[in-house]
This record gives sequence, C-alpha cells and structure tokens, in this order.
Amino acid sequence: MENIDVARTLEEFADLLEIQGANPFRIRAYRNVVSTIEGLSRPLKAMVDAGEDLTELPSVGKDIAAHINELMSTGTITRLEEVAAEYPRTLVQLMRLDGVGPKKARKLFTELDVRTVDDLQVALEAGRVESLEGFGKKSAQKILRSIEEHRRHVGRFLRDEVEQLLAGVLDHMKTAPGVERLEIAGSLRRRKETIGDVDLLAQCEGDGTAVVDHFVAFPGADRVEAAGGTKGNIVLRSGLSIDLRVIPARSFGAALQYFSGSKEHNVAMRTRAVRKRLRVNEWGVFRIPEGVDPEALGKEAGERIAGDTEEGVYAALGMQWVPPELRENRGEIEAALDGTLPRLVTLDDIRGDLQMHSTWSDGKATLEEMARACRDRGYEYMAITDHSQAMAMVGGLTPERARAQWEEVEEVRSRVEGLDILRSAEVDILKDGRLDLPDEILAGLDVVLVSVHSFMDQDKKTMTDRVLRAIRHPEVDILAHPTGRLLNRREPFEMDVEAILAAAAELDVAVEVNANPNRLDLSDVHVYRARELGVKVVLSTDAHSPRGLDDMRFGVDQARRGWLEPGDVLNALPVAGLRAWLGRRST
DNA sequence: GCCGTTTTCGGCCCGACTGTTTTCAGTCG
Repeated sequence: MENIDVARTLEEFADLLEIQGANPFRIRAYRNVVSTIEGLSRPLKAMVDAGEDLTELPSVGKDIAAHINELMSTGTITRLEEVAAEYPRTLVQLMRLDGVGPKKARKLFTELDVRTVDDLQVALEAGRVESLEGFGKKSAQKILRSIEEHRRHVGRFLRDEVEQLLAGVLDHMKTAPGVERLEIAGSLRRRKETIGDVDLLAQCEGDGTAVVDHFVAFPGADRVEAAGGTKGNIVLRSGLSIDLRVIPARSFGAALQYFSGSKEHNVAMRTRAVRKRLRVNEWGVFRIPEGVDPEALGKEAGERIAGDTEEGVYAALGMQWVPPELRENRGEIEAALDGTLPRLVTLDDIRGDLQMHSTWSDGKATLEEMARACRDRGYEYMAITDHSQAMAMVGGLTPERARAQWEEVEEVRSRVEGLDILRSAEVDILKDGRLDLPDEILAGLDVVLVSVHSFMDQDKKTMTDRVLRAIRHPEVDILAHPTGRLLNRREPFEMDVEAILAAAAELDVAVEVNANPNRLDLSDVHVYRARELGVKVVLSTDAHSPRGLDDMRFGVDQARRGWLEPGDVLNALPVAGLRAWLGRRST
C-alpha cells in the first residue's frame, strides 16, 4: 500500500466524519495527517516494516497511528467502516461538487436518499432539490452546472494550459481602473504540478467595486460567480475558475502571503503568530494587546507591525522570506526561522539540456537546428538523445544508425561554435531490464540515458527489478522520466521509487526531472527525497522541437519545489565539470 | 484527534460572499 492510498483513505475518513457532523477539530486532525503523508518523502510501509513509531510523525497520534497500521495490514479501518455504514462512502463525491459541502451532502442523503452524483442529477432535474430547506432555485442550478463540469473536466489543469488561458485575463486587467499592481498568487505562484484554480490580487486604494466590475466584464468569461467590493470570480469556457481580490497597498504583502498559501503553510505560520500574541490575516500582522480577547477585535485592530510587503510579514514572525515553491509546510517554516533555507536553483544556473530528440527519431527539427537553438539559449552543452531501436515506430537508432549519427554530431560541432554536443541516446529499458543497444555502442556514447517505454503495466516487483537491473549497467548515467506518469492521463508505473533512488545514490546514477509540463517526472516529493539521498538530479526538456527547449523553466520550478540547490543539479555544472562527472567510473 | 517556553487539559486560523435568509448558515479559499 502506497502513501497516496493511505492519504486518500484518511481523507475519505475525514470527509465522512464531516458529513456525519463530528467534532470539527477531530476532522482537522485527520486532514492534518493527510497533509503530513502527502509531504512524506519515504514510504510508510517501509517505516512500519522497520518497526518505526508512526506517532513520531507530525500530527500523528496514538489513534491515527493505529488506523494506519490497521489499514496497512487489513486493507481497511474498522472505524471508517462503521461511519460508512451510516453514511455511504459515495457521499464524499457530492462534496467535491461546487456549492455542495458536508451539510448539504448530508441533507441530500437524509431528506432525498441521494447517495451518488447520478442520484443527485436525477433529483435536481425532477426539481426535488430546490424545494429543500436551505436550497433554492439558484443553488440547484449551480449544482447542476457543476455536475456537468465535473463530468467534462475531471482532474486539474496543467500549468502551461493555465498560463495560456490566463494570458488574456492579465491583458484585460491592464486597463482596470485604479490598479497599481497585479500579482498571481495561489498554487500557480507556488508552481504546483497541476492547478485547480487561479488567484489574482490587484492593488487598489478605496472601494474595489470598479476593479471587480472590470474583471467580471472580461469577454472570455463564461459566467460570473461572485462580484463584490473586494472580490470577484469568473469561470472561463474551459472551466478554469479565476478569483480576483482587491487589496490596498498597506495590506498587499499580507494578502499576497495569505493567498499564495499553501493552506498548510499558512496555518503553521498563524499558529506560531498566536504564540507571540500576533494576529496574521490578509490585512496585515497585528499585535494583540495584553488582556484583550482577539475575537473581540476588528479585522485590523491592534498595532499593525507589518502588511505592505511579504518580506515584512515573515520578518514580523522572525522568519526569512520563504520562496513560494517551498510553502507546503514540509520543513520550510523551521528552516526560515533558523535562517537555513536553501539557495534554490534558478533558470540562470542551467548550463545545458541533456535530453532532446531530432529528425533521427521522432523530433521535428534536425540535429543542427536543435544545436543552434541550444546555443541561442546560451547553453554550454547539449546531448542529442534520439530513441533506440525498440522504438521502431519512431525510427529508433539501430547500432548502425547510431554510428552514422556520431558522424553528423562531429559535422555539426564544427559548424556550431561555442557549444559542446554530447553523443547520446535515450536507450530503451527492455522488458527484462536489459538495454536496447549493444555495449560497444553504449561505450561510444558520451552520456547514456535509459528509460521505460514498454510493458508499463508490469507488477511492482517486476518493474522495480527491471529498472534496477538497467541502472546497474556500468555505462548508464541518467534514468529518464523515472515513473512514466503523464499528468491527468497516466498513473506512474507500479514501482518502488525509494529502492530506485537508493540504488541511484549507491551507483552514482543521476535521475531526471522531465520538464515537459505533461510529465514533471520525478514528482516534487521524490525530488526532495533524491536530494536527501544525495542523488544527482538532471533537469531535461525532452524537447522534440526548438520550442520544446523552453520547457526548461517547468523543470526548474519542479526542482525548486524539491528544495534543490545548484550543486544538486547535474546540468548546472559547467561543461568541464559535467565531462568530469561523466568520466567518474573510468578514473 | 493532536498537542505542549500558556504542557496532560483546553485549546485548535480567519474572513468574504452567496443565497435563502429576516439575522445567518453554508461554502470556499
């Protein structure tokens, strides 16, 4: 059982407890554990097998540790089954719909015997929902719409999609009246792998109604969900929901901090603030006078000690400013208090790209076009990594064609100055873990990438052994797109990533963060774990055209979310250092 | 249900908007 399975089960437990109407703090306790597990870089299973005490984990106490142990050994949790007997598990699907929370889900079930989204749709269309107390025509319509949306677009948006969808909105906001500054907050600012919705902040003094009105008049809006004096929301035709909040300058930093999240990061910050008798909200940081009940104060009461800048908000709590990519409550709060945050890698640190394709296999551009595009991007080096022969449908390299490509590499080297072109290939890891090109060809390559493209549905042990065998080959330098996932489309392979990373550390094999926004493989949590284990990480675009080379920034974002510093990143090395690393086994 | 320079009980982050309401519950972030 994977961490994600445990997290999903506990989340379902929390949802059911909420529908049941349990103690809100008990529900929060479960949700806190979900967040702990999601940020965990090691498998729970391994911890349990090693006899480690799960209550050592933050937010995990005696009861939930027992639940996790029961879940691991029996596949279920007795207490969860008891609640599920009262309120069907399918009710949590209702809660996922926009406009339906725990109370309404419960009411729909108890009053109308609605158990599933399908049931709800039938009840809505029969007009039975709108006559329910607490519901009405408008909310019924809203729920019906969100059911349709749910069916059309399950899952979240990829970040490059969001950026494209958002461009028009940002353009539109340039002419908003009285707006001095516009910033992106939320998960987009934190550079999460996928995005649920977008948060924008506009700086404007006084009443924000005119700004909100301008925002909701965006021609590309399919509908307007909210429009007030400080907040508006539109939903684009694609289903992407965009929130705008209007904030005065004195509070802009506090609002940017607040709306950038994550929720877990903010809760942790506020908890620390309370201990210092400070109150942090989106309007600023305020000192609560002795003997005064904070609840009795207005939202901006007390002595304001920060709010106009984000740096000031963190400083007021005695913290370093935290890069948004780290704000997941995975140790960044403690590091910011100690002044030990990492110096995260940036796009400027990247000296070359070590995975791309050309017309020798499934790329759209010639080797020389790719080389010139790399040089134009200021790189010192590149590796041309066309597929190997097993990928016959894309014209993968046979040994003969590989040798022929080396000749072209020499020619292009002489024509494109100031760029080191490395001989390489993306060598298929065959079904049994052997490599798809003979050793004498592998020995002739400057850098050997290996990756899985076939038999992706092998069971976990078979796949793990297969990849372990492949990376134990002495010519292998890089394991590319290690888990094979495609965001929103294909789950990662069944594979013991922990074992692969441990082996990579031991063998001094680098692992890739594939920067293609559809992949972002490894995940941020696995990147963090790679760093912990001392595994070198390489950020590669897997470009199939010159434009694809620009995806590098997504790889850098992912690396930053995994806490990587330039020294952790293979292709942040200058060319001499890279060449030295590639020769590490021959010295 | 978890947690502890307010430590084994009594807290636990906080505000805005909508819709169905005659003063606020529910949802959302």
